[in-house]
Amino acid sequence: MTKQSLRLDDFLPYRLSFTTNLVSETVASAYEQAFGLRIAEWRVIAVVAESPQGVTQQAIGLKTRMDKVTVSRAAVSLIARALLERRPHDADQRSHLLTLSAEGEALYSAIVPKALALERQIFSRFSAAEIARFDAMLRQIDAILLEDAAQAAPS
Amino acid sequence: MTKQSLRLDDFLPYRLSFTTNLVSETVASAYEQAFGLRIAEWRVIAVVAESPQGVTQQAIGLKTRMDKVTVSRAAVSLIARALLERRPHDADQRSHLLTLSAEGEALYSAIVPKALALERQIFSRFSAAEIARFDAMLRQIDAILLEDAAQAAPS
DNA sequence: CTCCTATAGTTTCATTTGCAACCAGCATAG
DNA sequence: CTATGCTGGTTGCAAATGAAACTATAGGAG
Repeated sequence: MTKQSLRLDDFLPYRLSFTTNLVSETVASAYEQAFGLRIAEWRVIAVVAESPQGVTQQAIGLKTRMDKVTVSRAAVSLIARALLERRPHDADQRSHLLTLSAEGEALYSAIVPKALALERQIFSRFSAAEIARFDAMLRQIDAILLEDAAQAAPS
Repeated sequence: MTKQSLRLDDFLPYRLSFTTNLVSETVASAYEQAFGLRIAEWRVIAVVAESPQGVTQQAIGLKTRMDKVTVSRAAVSLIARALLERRPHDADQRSHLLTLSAEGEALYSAIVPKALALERQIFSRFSAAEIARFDAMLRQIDAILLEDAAQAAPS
């Protein structure tokens, strides 16, 4: 049997993690500096902004795969800063619907162009087609892993 | 001015982070279960394995961008498990050279095929060419971000 | 030599994270 | 209606993380 070799550098899960850490550091520090937001907070804002009629925390957690504790804490902090509002959820008193306040909307509008600019900068060397291909691969990897997980725990 | 929109789902830094988390969870739990290793420990082993003549912790940190505290703790734990050995570094008494012990080598040989199998599984749907392209893009992103960082702090 | 500054690695401590227990409110079975 | 188990969200706690202080050695400059 031939000795198998593995350069950490060429090991894709490592490469992925390495690059993502770099990207995340960049993005996190940009949001932090410019808007005083952590990544989790920014994500909550983004998801809420996409659902003007309101979302529950549970839905946010499901969509982003963030821990419900993380979502809860982000929500608390955003509500304290009056960026987010909680409306009662008629159908279920345990839960609330989160919506952006006027300030929240304003902040969101201010972030979006910066976020898009940052994205463009990071991916500046690639064509739209390359980016689309990259994105598609990420989604397929998700699909593979989520399928496997579903099979592993067939509920 | 047209209202800019941003679906979190289509925001690449988010996609990247999402997928990487999924991959990292999978990989981390595989290593943990099969070998009782954390990611940082596995990385240290992998880097040391690539340098049979020994590496310093500093070099490991530089290469993997792991915090020196993380590297230190991983090293301590691996030495305690007799997977790693420290040899004096003749040129510099502050520092040591880390090498794999016989057990460390054995463990490494056991991990490599599993790691490669896991990698193949995660990327099963892609051709070699697609994977190469993906890897190349990750490296280019690194290059962009590391250049920017270097410019920002021209030391 | 003897300072002085810089670096390798460890330790300390404060912060962040996430699991698990918990506290409602819901929903179904009897 | 009421017992029983389930789910949304919060709280408590224990583990992981990383910045900053610290220790020991290096490597000049005078």
